[in-house]
Amino acid sequence: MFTKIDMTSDTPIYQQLMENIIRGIAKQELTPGTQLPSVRTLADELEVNMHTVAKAYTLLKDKGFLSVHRNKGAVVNPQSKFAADSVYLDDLRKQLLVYATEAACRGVKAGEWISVCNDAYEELSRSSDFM
Amino acid sequence: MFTKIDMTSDTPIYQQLMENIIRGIAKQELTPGTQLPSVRTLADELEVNMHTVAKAYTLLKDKGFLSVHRNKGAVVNPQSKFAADSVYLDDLRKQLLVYATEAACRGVKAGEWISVCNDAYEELSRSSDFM
DNA sequence: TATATGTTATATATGTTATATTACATGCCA
DNA sequence: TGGCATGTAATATAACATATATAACATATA
Repeated sequence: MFTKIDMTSDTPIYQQLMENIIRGIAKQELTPGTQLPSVRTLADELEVNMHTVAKAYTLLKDKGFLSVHRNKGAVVNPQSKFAADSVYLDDLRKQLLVYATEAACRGVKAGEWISVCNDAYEELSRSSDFM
Repeated sequence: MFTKIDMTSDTPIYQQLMENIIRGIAKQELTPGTQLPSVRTLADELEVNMHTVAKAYTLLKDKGFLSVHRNKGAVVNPQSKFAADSVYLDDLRKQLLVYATEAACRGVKAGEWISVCNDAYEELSRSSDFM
């Protein structure tokens, strides 16, 4: 169900897991109402600790992507729960500024920057039915 | 000379320092040949440890931004030393994909994504003589 | 030679990440 | 009701990252 975890990566396991689930939602492989495996089940499947999965679920709940219920597990929220707002967009812009700065510093002009950003966005839809 | 370090930030000091120096180069406040303060001097100025500054300098050296000489300190490289290559651009696109995925997931359409990316790039030039 | 510099090494402290184990609270269902 | 699966919480341990402190070493330059 989920892409594998790269145990050799610098990126923490719980973050990789978050990214995988967000990608699943973006690709509409995980639709609102979809029930995710329990923390114990997914932990067994991925061969990681229960708390590592629980941490990812909790953070995704805080971000609005999931609702977590005792005895029912984690469920994907309707998009209205995590639709982009101005706070998110401001934060996103601030993150991107760090990358834009280094890119400009390395001689990447505005057009090429936009081209790379465009490629990144379009890479989502490749090999999936998203959008 | 350098913007202050936010000691309460989640971002490690050495990373903030790297971002500050890269921003300085991007804004052409730090031009090729510019000599940076010695690790001990800058550490005193910022009230951080010598090794924290040394780590930032070493990583910036590895990225091609600085040359570090015994007895002469750190010097800003000519842009040819850190001009964007395909390896860098591939890595950048991979990083941006993570942000693009979450944005799309939150309902940000291609046009709005590009708009935010554009804003981030343009924010560089504001309040500076860059470009 | 004396000095300033980057570099290396060691030790300590704190926070993060991850695992392991145990226990508790809750809702479901046979 | 009683059992079960679930999320949650607490504690302990280990490894690693971050940051500081101190000291010593190597080297280029005045």
